[in-house]
This record gives sequence, C-alpha cells and structure tokens, in this order.
Amino acid sequence: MAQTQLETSLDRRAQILDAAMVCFAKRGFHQASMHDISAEAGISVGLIYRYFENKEAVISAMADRHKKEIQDVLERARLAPTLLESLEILFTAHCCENSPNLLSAFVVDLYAEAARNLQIAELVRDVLQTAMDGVTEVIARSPEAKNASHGLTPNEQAELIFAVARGMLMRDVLQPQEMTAAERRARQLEVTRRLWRLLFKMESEPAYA
Amino acid sequence: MAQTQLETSLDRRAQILDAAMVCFAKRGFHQASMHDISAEAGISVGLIYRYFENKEAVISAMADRHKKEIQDVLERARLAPTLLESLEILFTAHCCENSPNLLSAFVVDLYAEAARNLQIAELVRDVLQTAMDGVTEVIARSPEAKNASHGLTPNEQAELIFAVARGMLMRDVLQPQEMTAAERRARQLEVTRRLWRLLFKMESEPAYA
DNA sequence: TGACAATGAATGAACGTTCATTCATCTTGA
DNA sequence: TCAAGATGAATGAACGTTCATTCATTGTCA
Repeated sequence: MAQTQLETSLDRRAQILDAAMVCFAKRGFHQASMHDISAEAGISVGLIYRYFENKEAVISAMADRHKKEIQDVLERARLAPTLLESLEILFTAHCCENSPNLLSAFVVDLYAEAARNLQIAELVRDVLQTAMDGVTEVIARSPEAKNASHGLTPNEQAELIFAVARGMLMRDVLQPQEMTAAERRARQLEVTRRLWRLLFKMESEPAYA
Repeated sequence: MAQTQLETSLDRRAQILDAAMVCFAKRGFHQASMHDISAEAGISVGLIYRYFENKEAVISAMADRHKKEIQDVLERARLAPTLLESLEILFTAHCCENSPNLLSAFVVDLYAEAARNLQIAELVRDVLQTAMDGVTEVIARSPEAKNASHGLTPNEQAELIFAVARGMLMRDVLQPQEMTAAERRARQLEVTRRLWRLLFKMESEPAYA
C-alpha cells in the first residue's frame, strides 16, 4: 500500500500537530518550545520548519484543525434524535474524544491568544458563529422547544447554552488532574440536563424540596 | 501628610501591579516582559525586584489582588436589595470597574495559567468556591427563588450562574476592541436578565412569539 | 541486472535575539 | 554622612530559526 507524497506530507503535518497539541496543552502556546514539540513528535527541530513556516503557523494550523473537529461535533449533534441528546454531545465532546483533559487547557489558551491575535480571534469568532447558527437551528425545529421558550428566542437560548458550555470548560482546567475523563463527563452531563430542564422542560416536573 | 515606610512601599507595589495588569492584559503573562512592566510603571527594571522576588511573584500578587477585588464585588452583590440586582453586579463587574476590557483578557489568562500552575489553580479554585458559597447563600435566602426553583438546589443554580458568567467573560475577549465599556455592559445586562428570568421568574410572563 | 547519479527528507549545531535577573553605581532626604 | 531608594548596563540561559550536511530511496543508463 504505497502512499503518495501528499499523503506522507499530510501524515507528517498531523504528527507534528498531535505533538504540538500535547505540548501546547501542557505548557501553553508561548511556553512550549519548538524543541519540546520536536521531542514529543520524535523528530528534529529543523523538520518542523519543512512543514510549517514558523511557530505562529503551527498555532494557526492547530486552531484550524480544532475548527474542523468542532464542525464534526456539530454535525453529530445536528443528527441526534432529540434536543437533549444534541446538547449532551455538544457538552461532553471535550471530555472523551481526545486524551485526558488536554483539550480544555488548549481551548482556554486559544481564547487567551485570541485576545491579542486578531487572526486567531477572527477564526474563533467564525467557529463560534457557525456553531451557534447550527444549534439555533436545531432548537428552532425541535418540538421540545416549541412549548417552553420562556420568552427567549432560539438564538438567545443558543447563546446561553454556549455561555454555559464555555464556562464549564473553563472550570475544567481548575480540576485536579486525578479526575478521570469519565468523571468529567458525568459532571458535564449533569449540568447539561439541568440546563436542558431549565430551558426546554415545562413545569410538569415535581418542584424541588 | 507624611507617609510611613510601609505605606510608600505598598504604594510602589500597587503601582507596579497596576502596570503589570496593563501589560499582562495586553500581552499575556509570559509575553509581557519585566521591561514592559517597568516602562509602563515609569520606573527601572531593577526596582521591581526590590518589591517582588521575581516575575512569578508578580503574577501571584496580581492573582491575590484579583481575589480581593472579587471579594469586594461579592460583598456589594450580597448587600443588593434584590436578587436580580445582585446578579447584575456580579455580571457587569468586569465591564466598567477598571479600564476597557483588560480584565477579561487577564482572567482568561489567569485560567490558562491555572491549568499548569498548581499554586494559581489553588487560588482560583478558592476564590471561586468563596464566591459560589456567597451566591448560593444569597439565592437561598431570596424570596424570588422560593417559588421558582425548577427542581434545582440553590447551589446548582449558583453553579449555572457562574458558568454563564465565565462563559460570557470568555466571549468578551473575542469582541473587537472598538466596543465601549457601556456596550459590553449592556450586553451583559441583557444576558443576566434572561438568565434571571429563566431561573427565578415563574411563567407570569407572556410567552415568546 | 548492477553501477552510479540525483533527490529531498531529516538532522542538529550554530546564530542572533530576547528575556529574567543581578549588581555596581548614583541619588536623595534626614 | 549615610542608609535606603532607584537606576540601567551587564550577564547568561533559553528561544525561534537557519542551513550545511547526511543518507536512504529513487531514477537512469549500459
């Protein structure tokens, strides 16, 4: 099974990005050195520069790849049979897909970078807008949302959902590393259900206490 | 009006921390150099080392000061006459108190740092827990919350509130800098009211659409 | 087929720069 | 006069980046 040059080249890029993800999550964009990344990838420093113009380009490529991953999650959420399941997919994507909790640290760093790097900010805004539009649409055509909108438009509901998701992700980086992915996931699901109940469930439920 | 040595010393520390806040927010903890900070403060580099052991200590002191500021905000929120006003204080504290939107960028950076610096993580967790406890208590003894708990405990409600607050703060750093503090504030208030309505307002409101 | 030429992926030492930190020196006020 | 405040040039480590060099693989021709 011979690989084309393009394929091997893409493999190398992916290999470097995988290593970069580990290093960035562990030390942050600007604390992780190109030597760290090369060591993690098991290649030489110089080789990175054959595939990426500079460190900035590695960061941008990481952000780009993250964008694609988010779009995948969104697509899966869109196809889920119920609104609750859609939300569960959105809220737990970062607990299991990849290794431990590297993803949360990476995303927080991405936002920190976006605060001072216009190009990254643009990209993150774009991802966020696409995702928001998708969720707004899911909500708008969901029967659950019809009779329980609390005076909020689907767009406003989506905004709240994303705010909570980001907030939980931020909280995630404070958690001691001993927490397993499963535990993180369980906590995320709890919060998701509460939010869902709040937004979309009419008071057919027994009141608390 | 003679100042004691302690007072002048504290002034200098505050002056350095003010400058550090500007630099950290503009460039991030590790991108901001000690020279940047000294220039912003209008003093020499060496003088910083008379008041702080090293850069790490400056970061820690910033986090400490932030903790005190949060506690002040919390105290004001606690004294507000209604629950809605408490929430409004909590949600808009970072839009106006200080200069433009430096605070949001700083806090996101603080969380990014917490992901890899155990000491900072501890401090942030501690602040968060204190604040959460305060808000939980405010909710628990608020009449508004009595008849509209949606099956959520005050603690669960506080958790959602803080998740949304963090999420909005994160979103804040994506906003183009041209946005004024007033505009940010207005947007924050809108979201606060929506969340409040959702959490604490029984469906005496007209439904949407 | 086998000898040789050409390729370009991969290496890592070296370069220039930046940065945190130090310290010899100067200033100031009592 | 002297202790404490303040300065900023000097230091050395760490970093991003470059590039001369190596060498396994591929292509060419007799």
